[in-house]
Amino acid sequence: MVLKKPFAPFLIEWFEEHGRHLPWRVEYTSYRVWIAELMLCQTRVSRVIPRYLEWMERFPNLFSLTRAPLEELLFLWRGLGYYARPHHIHRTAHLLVEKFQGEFPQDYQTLVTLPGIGQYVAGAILAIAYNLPYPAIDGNVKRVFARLYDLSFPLEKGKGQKFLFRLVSSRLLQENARSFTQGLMDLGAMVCTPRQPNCGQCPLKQWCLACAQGTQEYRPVRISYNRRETEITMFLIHHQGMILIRQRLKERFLPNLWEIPWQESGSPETLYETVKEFTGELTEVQKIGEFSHHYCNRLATVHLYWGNAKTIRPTDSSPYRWETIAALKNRPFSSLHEKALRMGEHFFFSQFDGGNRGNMGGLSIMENGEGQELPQGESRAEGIFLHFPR
DNA sequence: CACACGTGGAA
DNA sequence: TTTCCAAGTGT
Repeated sequence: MVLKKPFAPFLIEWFEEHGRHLPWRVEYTSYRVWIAELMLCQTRVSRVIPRYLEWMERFPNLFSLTRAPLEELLFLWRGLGYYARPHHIHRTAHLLVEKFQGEFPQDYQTLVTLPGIGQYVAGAILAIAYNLPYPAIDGNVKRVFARLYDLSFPLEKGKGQKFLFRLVSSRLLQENARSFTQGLMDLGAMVCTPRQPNCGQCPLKQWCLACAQGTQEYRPVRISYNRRETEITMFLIHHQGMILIRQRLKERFLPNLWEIPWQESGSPETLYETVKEFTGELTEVQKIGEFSHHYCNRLATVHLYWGNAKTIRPTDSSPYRWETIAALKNRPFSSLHEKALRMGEHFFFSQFDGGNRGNMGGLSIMENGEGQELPQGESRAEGIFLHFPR
């Protein structure tokens, strides 16, 4: 059997010439690598880039994070999904400052004890930030190795995972783990892509068993996944330019994010039962729209209702708030709820000018709402159209 | 170990 | 349209 020379030097050379220029590759500090890796968990590079730049502007270092309230991290995280991540960042930031002299430990075992840092991120921090020879196995690395060695078993489960970890470890050099690791990722992202890999351009072609066998498209072996469908009912309850919102607890799903009242597969009536202590009778209850939203492995059909509250009750010492529509923009919502809010906002403003909000800037146009024209043929004796915040 | 956790873009 | 998925982690 012919032993091939190590491919690592060729990968590194390829990376240093063809690798992507990314914001987190400008300077390799542990802080910058850490934030990038957390943002990149299950999230595309193209989506992360602008959010990463924003983040670095607002939180340039560890100490800026520990001074900020969690809610501000959540706000910068809007729409990115997997909202446990900003929680983990916040907790880890405090742990680092309080117990680790404000710097990351440079050993794997300690790193993985920190919130949000698992096997992959720990490896990435060691390899990319500190240039130490540890494997960082993400989806790209998995795919590249599955093809290089034509691995015909799944790499997600424990056994395959362990095998892959040893395999990657055995191919690491002591030198330049940073370029080796990022080279694997860029190769996976740019050449050894999930579909139609560009093997003609691959610097590792002569090492690749799958390419030799023609099995690239079947590597790595994929695990099937199925999607459930679900119905969601949401309620936008309005009173004088304000909407009833509430903050979620620190739970598994959308922890600490704000939302409008909603529930799975309920009616507006049952939903109203849960919030009636904060609002009196509703008028003009109507369905104002429907949209679909997929999250995790679920496809949700969302039914959005609107109701005008004749009177409201205090929300003291509860997670509920009455908030002006303009001020909603300052709170962190998930995309699921942002969609509903956009639809509700559109409905609300379309009552005045057919949907063209122009440059009203929130509610300013309504300071003198009594003079507004009302749509023809509708009874608007009470409800939103005759009462506005001053 | 299996499953939950978000989202929006690509084919 | 539907399916798949993208620099995984926590429980």
